[in-house]
Amino acid sequence: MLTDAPPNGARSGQPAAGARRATITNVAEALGVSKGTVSRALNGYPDISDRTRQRVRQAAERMGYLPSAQAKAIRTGRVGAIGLVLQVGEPDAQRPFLADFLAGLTTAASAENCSLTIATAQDDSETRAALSRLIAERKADGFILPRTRLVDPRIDLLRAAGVPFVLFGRTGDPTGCAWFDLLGEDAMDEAVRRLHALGHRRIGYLGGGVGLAYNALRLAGYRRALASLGLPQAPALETHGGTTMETGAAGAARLMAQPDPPTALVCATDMGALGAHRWACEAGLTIGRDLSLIGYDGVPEGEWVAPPLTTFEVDNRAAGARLAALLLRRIRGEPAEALRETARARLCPRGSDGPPALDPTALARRLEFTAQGHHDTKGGRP
Amino acid sequence: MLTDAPPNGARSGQPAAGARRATITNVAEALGVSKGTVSRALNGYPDISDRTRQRVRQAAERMGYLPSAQAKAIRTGRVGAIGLVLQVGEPDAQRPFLADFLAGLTTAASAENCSLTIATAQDDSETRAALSRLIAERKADGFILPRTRLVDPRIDLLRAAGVPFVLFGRTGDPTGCAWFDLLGEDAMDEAVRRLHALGHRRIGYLGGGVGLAYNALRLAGYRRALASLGLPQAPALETHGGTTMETGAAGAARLMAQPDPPTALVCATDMGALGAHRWACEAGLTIGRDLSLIGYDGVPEGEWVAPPLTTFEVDNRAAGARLAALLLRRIRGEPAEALRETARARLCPRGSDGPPALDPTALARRLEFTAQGHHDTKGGRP
DNA sequence: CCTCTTGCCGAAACCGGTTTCGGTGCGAAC
DNA sequence: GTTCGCACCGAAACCGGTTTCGGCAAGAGG
Repeated sequence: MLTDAPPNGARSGQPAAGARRATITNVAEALGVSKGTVSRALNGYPDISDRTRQRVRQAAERMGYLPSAQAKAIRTGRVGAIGLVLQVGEPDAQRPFLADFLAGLTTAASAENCSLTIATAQDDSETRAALSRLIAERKADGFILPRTRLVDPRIDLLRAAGVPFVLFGRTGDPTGCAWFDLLGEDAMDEAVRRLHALGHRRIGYLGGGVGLAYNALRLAGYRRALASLGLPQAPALETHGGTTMETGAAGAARLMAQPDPPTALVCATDMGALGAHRWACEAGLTIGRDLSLIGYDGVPEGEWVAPPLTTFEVDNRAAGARLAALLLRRIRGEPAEALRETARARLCPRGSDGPPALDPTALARRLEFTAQGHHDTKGGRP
Repeated sequence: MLTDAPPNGARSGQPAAGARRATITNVAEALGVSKGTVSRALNGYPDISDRTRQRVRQAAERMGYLPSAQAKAIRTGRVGAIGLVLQVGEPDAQRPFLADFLAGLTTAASAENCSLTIATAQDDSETRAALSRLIAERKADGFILPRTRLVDPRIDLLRAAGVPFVLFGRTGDPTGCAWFDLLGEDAMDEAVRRLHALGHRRIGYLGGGVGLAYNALRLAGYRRALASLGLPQAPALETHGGTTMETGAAGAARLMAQPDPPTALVCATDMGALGAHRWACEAGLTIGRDLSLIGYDGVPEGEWVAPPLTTFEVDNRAAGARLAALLLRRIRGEPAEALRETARARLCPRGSDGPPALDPTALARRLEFTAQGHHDTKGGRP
C-alpha cells in the first residue's frame, strides 16, 4: 500500500523514508546559514555575496527544494494563482474552445510561476458565490472573467473587493477594467461587406446572447456596415438570442417569415448559424444560393455540415495567453486602463455563402410554396 | 483607479477602507477570546461550550470571516485543492468532454471545500514536470490522472512522491492505485453482440491510442465477444491508432482492403469511427447497409454526420464527480484498494449500423469496382 | 474540608516562508 | 590609531492559521 499520509511523520529528526519535501530550514541547516540568507539568496536580494548565492542555489537544486506556495502566500499576500469561474450548464457554454483556452491561460501563467485555480457554477448567483469564496479563502490573486455582460455583477463584486481582474470581452461601464477582446464588430462588418460584394442587398442579423457584451458590439458592427454601404436597416432584419441550434433555427424562421426576407444572414455565433443552417435545409433552401450564412466562432461542427459554414475563426489559445499576461501585470499593480488589448478574428471562407440565386420576393414565394406542403424532407423523392 | 494592491496597508489599526479580509485575530479580538478558541470553535472541537461556539460562529458570519486556505495549509499540510494536468496538443485530446468533466470535478470537490488547480502540458515530459512542480510547491493535495497508459510514468512519479492520486482509467500495474473507469470492454462486447444480432459475421476492430489502457481493455472486450459468439478472430480484422479522423480513415482503408473485409467495424473512439465514416462515404459505401459502424465516446460530431453515428455515450460529468469524491477519500487516508469504481457507458443507437446488405466477398468486389475509377464523388452525377 | 475529575479556555509553540533590524568584520580615510 | 562606511549575514518578528499544554473553576466523591 502507499504510505498513507504521514500526518506528523516519523518523530525522528531525519525525514528519511517519509519522502517529505525539503523546507527552507533544511537547506539552511545543510549549509550552516540562516533561513533569511537562503530566502534572500534565492529571491535575488542584492545584499548576498555571489559566493553564498551560488552555494545556496546549488544546495536548493540538489535537495529538490522549491518554496511552498502557501507559506510564501501567507507573508506576501500572493498565492501565485489566477482564478477562473466557468459558468457551465449555459446553452452556449464554451465547449470546444475550453481546452485551447485553458492551455493558453496555463502556459502563459506558468511562465511566471503561476497556476490556475478554477471553479464552476450553474448560474449567476452561483458564480458570484464561487468568486466570493475563492477571494475569501485567498485561492487566487486575480480573476479572468469570461463572457462579459453589458452590466455585469461580477465586476461590481471584484471592484468592491479590490481584487484585480481582466475581462474577456468588454462591458458597459469600463471604469477600472482591464480587458482582452476580439473585435467582433469588425468581423460582422467584414461579413456584411463580403455579402454585399457577392450581390446581397437585404442582409439580416441573427444575434447572440441577450445582455452579453459581444452581442451588442457585433450588432453595432453589422449596422455600421449596412449604413456605410447604404443598405436597408430594419428591426425586422434583426433577431437575438440565437446561441443554440434550437434558438438559431427559431430566429432564422422568424426572420425569413416576411414578404421580403433577407437573402443572407450574418450570425453572431456559429451555433446559431448552424441552427439556421438546419432550418434552411428543412425548409428546402439551398444554402449558399437561396440563403447565405456567415457565422462566428469557428466551432468544429461548422466543418461537418454541408455545405460547410463560412465563419470567423478565433484563436482561443492566444486569447487565453494574452488574458493571463494582462492579469499578471494587473496583479503587479499596473493601472487597468493601460491593460486593454484587442485582436481580430480571421475570416474562414467555406461553402455557406455565395451569390444570391433569388431576390427577396422570389425567396418569400419559394418559402411559402414549400410551407404549403410541397416539402421534400427526409422521405426520399417519391 | 482601483485601489492598487496595498502591500502593507494603511498603518492605522482600523483596516476601514482597505477592504482587507477579516483574519482570525480580528474575530478573536472582537469577541475578547483567544485565536485558539476561535479556531477550535469553528472546526468543531469538542472542548468548546455551545454558547461560545454560537458566539464565534455568529461573529465570523457577521464579519465575513473565512480562514485563509494558505495559512491553514501551512500547518495542516492540506491545501484544499485537487490537481489535474491536462495533456493538450494530443490528437485525441478531451475536447468536448472537458467542460462537463471539469464541472463534475469542481462541484464534487467544492462540496467538501476543495478547489481545483489545473496545469497543461504538451507532451509526457512536460506533464511530469508540471506534476513535480505542483507537488513541490504544494499546490494540490492529490491528483487526478486522466488517460491512463498501460505503463504510466506519472503513476511512478506520484507513488515515489507519496502523493495521493486517482486514475481515470485502469493501468498495467494497479498496485496502490485507486481508480474510476468506464467498462469499455463491456461496451465493445455489447457492440459486437448487437452487430451479430443484426446478421454480421465478420466484424473488425478499429482500435484507439496505442499504449493507452482503454484500448487494451476495449480490444479484450471485442475479442471476448467474438470468442463467445464463435465468430472468426484474426489479426487482419484488427487495427490500432485510430484516434483522429485521418488515422481512423487510414485504419478503415487498411481493414477493408482484403479479399473478405469485415461488414462492420467496432470502433474504440468516435473520432476514429468518424474517419472511417468519411472514408466509407468517399469509397461509395452506404453506411448502415454496406458497412456498419459503432463508435464510443458520444462526441457531438457523431450526430452531425449522415447517417448519425451509433455510439456509446459517456457521462463525463458524473465521471468527474466520482473521481473527485474518490480522491478526497484517498487524501483522507483510505486505502487505494478500497477506492476502485467502474461504470457503464450507455448505448446510443443511431443510424450507422444495420443489417449487412452484402457478404464480405461481394463487399470486396464492390470496393474494387469503385477503386478502379467508377467513383461517384462530390462531382455530382454526370 | 480536601482531592480528583471534568469542562472550558488562554498562552504559546509551531508550520514555512519573508522581511526588518541590527551587528560583525574589513578596508579606506583622516 | 581611531572612525567611518560598506558588504554581508544572523536573529527575530511576522503572516494567519492549528494544535499542544497547562491552568482555572466548578462539581463530584470521600
